Amino acid sequence: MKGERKTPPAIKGTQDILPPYVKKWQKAETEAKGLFELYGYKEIRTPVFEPTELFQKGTGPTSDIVTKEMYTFVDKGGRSLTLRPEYTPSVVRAIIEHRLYLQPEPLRFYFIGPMFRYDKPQKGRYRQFHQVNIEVFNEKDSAIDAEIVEMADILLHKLGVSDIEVLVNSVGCKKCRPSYHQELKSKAQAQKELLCEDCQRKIETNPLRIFDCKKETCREVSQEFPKIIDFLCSECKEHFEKFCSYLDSYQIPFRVEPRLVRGLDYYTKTTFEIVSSRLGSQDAVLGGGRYDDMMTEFGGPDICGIGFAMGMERLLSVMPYRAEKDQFLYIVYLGEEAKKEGMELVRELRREGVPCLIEYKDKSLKNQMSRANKLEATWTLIIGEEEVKSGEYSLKNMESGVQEKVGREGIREAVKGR
RNA sequence: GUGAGCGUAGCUCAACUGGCUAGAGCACCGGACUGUGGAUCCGGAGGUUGGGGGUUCAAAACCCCUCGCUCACCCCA
Repeated sequence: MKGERKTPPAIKGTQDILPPYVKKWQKAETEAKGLFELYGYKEIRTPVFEPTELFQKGTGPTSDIVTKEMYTFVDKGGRSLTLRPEYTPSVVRAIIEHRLYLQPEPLRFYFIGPMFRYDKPQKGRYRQFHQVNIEVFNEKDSAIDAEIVEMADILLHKLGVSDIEVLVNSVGCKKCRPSYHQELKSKAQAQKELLCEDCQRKIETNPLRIFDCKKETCREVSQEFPKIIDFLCSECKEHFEKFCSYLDSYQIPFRVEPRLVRGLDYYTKTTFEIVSSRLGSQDAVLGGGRYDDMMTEFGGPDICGIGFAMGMERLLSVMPYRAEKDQFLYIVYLGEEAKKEGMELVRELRREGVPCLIEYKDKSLKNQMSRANKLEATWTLIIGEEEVKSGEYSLKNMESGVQEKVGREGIREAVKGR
């Protein structure tokens, strides 16, 4: 690799998205945007970097993201800034900053953009990755929880993603979680010897995460542990039951997964994931939940929130896609006079919205035709001396090989008739 | 951050147990064919074998270091 010595390569965990593949991104983005707009969501765009403090507070000072995965740097003014590792705190900040909560509720936003986490890359996990996010603020009713899951489900089906499963859970709230934690801790403590080293540590730091362990023995032991579902306060319990019943009425298959403990500490009540068996170890295409307390923790009004994030790279890796060929006209010519006529014509056609290209190398006609073929032109328009004189061009359909003489009007008809 | 596997031409891969000038297919460029693409034939270009060091008469191969990729752990989209 001669170039690699001179040119610094793309940095670890980032990637170039090259032209043929960009089409697939565009398809997914367009479908997502279209669907979100249909559900009343408005696009919002926030800066890629924010004060470090925003994520420390919003994402949680003890979370892995904040403690070891942030791209944090000091700018020339001495401020500590961080490339956003997730997007929810930014929206919450924007809502408070612009008093968006004074607008008619509920507020629905969507957003598409890059996120940054200093993680070790592997399948479905990159240092710069892209998320499609949606958030709804100021809607307590669990019907919105169901609507969001339904929208996500529809989106994935529209994009042809199969082999997916909807997982849901409730992680309770400030009122009911502490007592559950207590109970879980003491039960785990009692069986401590049976758990792996990691899980023994988790008993103190974050007992919920024991459910996540992939070791067979830990899974067996944790089966017997109390489930948060059984400890929900009446409000959370009702919320969750209604949520499930709404999903039923939407006829969306789902599985209650008590082990579903999302890694971000701010979640309350509903959490959910949509996983695909066709992904690797990182199998969540999309994940989210409710965060009823974040706004007040930022000093804003008491407004609840709920949303999900979908990983674009993960989505695209399980999304089927067949690129369609671009249709365009390729103009070839013989001689300077014909070239000028071609240049004029190509300009005219482009102004009318006809995609076309003109060859600039004055080589043999054969050579130019060969180029048109390699570029996969739909039609080739030949301008030679004869054509200049008569004003009738030779239009060749490159697939069928059929060639006909056409005037300027004839070009438009042929090209638009497709 | 921890662990494992892998780095040979743009791509897919060869090169025995350490032994000739590191090869082939596809792709690319040109010619056969200067007013007609795709097929065929002929030719050309393209490599410090990821990088550095070591062992050896001799290294793509063996050893050490390093970088990168891949997968898994942790965690997450």
